[in-house]
Amino acid sequence: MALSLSGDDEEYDSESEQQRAANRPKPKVGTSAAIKLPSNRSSSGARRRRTRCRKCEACVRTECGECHFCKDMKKFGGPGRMKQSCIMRQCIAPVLPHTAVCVVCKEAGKEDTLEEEEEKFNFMLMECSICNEIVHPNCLKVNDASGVVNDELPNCWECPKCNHAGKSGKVSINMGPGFKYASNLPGSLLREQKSLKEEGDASTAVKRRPDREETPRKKEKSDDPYYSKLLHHIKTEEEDEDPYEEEEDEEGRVPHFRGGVERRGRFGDPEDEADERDSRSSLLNPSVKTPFGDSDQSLCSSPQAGPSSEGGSETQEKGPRRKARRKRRLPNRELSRELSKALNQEIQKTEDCLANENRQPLKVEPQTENEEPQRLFRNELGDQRPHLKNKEMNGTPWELRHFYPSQITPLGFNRSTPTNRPVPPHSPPKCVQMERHVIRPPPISPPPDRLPLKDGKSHVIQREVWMKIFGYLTHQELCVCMRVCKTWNRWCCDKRLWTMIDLNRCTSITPLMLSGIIRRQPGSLDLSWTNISKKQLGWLINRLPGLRVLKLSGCSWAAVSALCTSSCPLLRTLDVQWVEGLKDAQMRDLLSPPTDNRPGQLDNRCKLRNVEDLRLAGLDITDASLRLISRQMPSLSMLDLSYCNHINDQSVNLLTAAGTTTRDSLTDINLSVCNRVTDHSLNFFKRCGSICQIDLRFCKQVTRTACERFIAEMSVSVPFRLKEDKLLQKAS
DNA sequence: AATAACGTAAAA
DNA sequence: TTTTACGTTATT
Repeated sequence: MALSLSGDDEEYDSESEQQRAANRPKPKVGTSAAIKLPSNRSSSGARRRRTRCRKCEACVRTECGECHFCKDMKKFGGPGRMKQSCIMRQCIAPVLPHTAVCVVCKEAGKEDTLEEEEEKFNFMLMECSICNEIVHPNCLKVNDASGVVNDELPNCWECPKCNHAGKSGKVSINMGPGFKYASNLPGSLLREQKSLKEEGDASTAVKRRPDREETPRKKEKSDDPYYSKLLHHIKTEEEDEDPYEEEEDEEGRVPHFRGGVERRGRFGDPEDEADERDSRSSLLNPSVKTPFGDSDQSLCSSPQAGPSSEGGSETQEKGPRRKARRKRRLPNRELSRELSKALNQEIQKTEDCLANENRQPLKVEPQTENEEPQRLFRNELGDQRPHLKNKEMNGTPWELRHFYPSQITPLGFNRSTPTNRPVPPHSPPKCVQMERHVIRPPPISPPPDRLPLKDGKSHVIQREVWMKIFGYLTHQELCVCMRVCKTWNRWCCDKRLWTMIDLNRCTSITPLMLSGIIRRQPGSLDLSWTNISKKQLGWLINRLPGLRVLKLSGCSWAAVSALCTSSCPLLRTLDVQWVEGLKDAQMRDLLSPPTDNRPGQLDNRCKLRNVEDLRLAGLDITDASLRLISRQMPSLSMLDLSYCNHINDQSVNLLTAAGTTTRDSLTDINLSVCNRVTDHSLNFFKRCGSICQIDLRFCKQVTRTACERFIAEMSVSVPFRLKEDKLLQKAS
């Protein structure tokens, strides 16, 4: 009775597999794993498997049904052999299981029983990323509990023992706690990382020597004596208000956010521009923002959810860790820093180059001696002159070279525990190794409520008050603030401050920028006229579940096609004007439902079905696309077809035909410079129930007389006026 | 090196 | 108990 008849086996479609499942005398080499001690773990216990937090944006998402792992699942018609979670649902902050207990007292986490934030830390379970022991810090009886808390993973630290012993996380190069071995991911990312390895090595190696002279102090820091001095410094001075804190690095390097084109108003009152109304509405009305019921999350500063509060897993609540010295001691920091520095120098060059062209560079003083000056922030408003496109400034596809360096993957640091502290300047492989495993966006624990001061007290002003102040700053200024101290760094990353990120015309989208974007979780993202690659875009979209506005004008179809495979159901505004190579066939790919839906797949609808504002200016699309649009986008309200030379009266007819949803949903249509559109189109618009604006400016075949006639005829029911020549607007 | 498969921990 | 999916090992 047999094992072989067990329900599971019938699912295996190949006989040989059934066979093996039945007899299972084990394949060959040592078998599975989790419970077993890997042979290389000499001194420590088995690591506790982590489990999803159930709260983060990823956890609350539903399976996409489209990814590699979903397709494997039985529920989606697959064989179920891979047993991996949906790519869209990779937990951001995996927690210790409920059953985890303190190795000393054998009890679970007890932080819930405490009021005092400071005390909570001592009673929560902490897992050491080196020895894997799980303890209550309070049970350690070590006076100077100098564990090093890892902010990026709940309940994770380097315990005082390991920390003091100076242990390097050598056992866990591949296995930081809670991190899934991403090697199961089908390829692309890993492949990019490979190129990073190759190219990155070269570039860092090349750059390093000059750097040594230019920034000797920085170099020092990677040497052991300095490092331990720094460590000591941090430990004795309490807390993290050290501008030198390594955490800042990442942000010091994300000045590319042009951000402040406009000055933003304070919270809840952003003076956004008209086309940013989506971000505004989501800010004002967070409950609308996502279908996940995450209103508190969207208000919460951290882009990702905090850790679970269930069981012993509560960690990152309200910075109770002040007592425990915290400092990220992350492996390969120096390396990453080097890499990123090299990277940024390249970028700098590129941008300086461009600066001479048409923009005013705004240099910002370096905040620390090891930082290069911040790069320019560009303040020009985004016009859309294609000639500014500068896709390959230095002839190198950055996105391929550096797709995934360490900075983009802070989790990578955790995934592999801190390794040999003084990283030899010429051993980047470890860095690369780590990166292989990173697949999640960086989790950000809730930031402290007040600014800790050196005397151990807190600044009187609460975070929320600071936030109001930050609300008046431009993105550029925020980037500067982020370099002040760790706490400000956190605060300034609050997604309320970054509802709209504008990288329009940024010539090179670097991994650092991607990482910065993810951390800020913008509702609106402008990547127009950038050289973003398909993989970058896909990666980004998958990690921006709350994205409502996406601007990709002037990008290549190669990049934009990432939208075909990524699902962004919340997207309200899509701008793909002037996208090279975007024609009817591509439009079809963009709008059609996922091609290989399995039986049982629920979502058969258009991936962009919720788009309300679609900008297609300058595309060579014809009626075929419009037919699709009128069928697939029931909420379409604003449609920009300006400069579309193939659009004609028949196209308008299609959009406004009986039975289409666009007929009633359209409020605003732009047909300016569509030379095939004639007076006749105006008749079609009469049947649109909600139409408020029709832009026919510069349409050679549209006459003013016809516009006036339209107004006269409509005046019976809806008063219209001519705002400009051939620009019809509903008189309100 | 990349990907598939697997055993079984953890949760439901 | 069943389901999910982590973290490893096996295979390509």
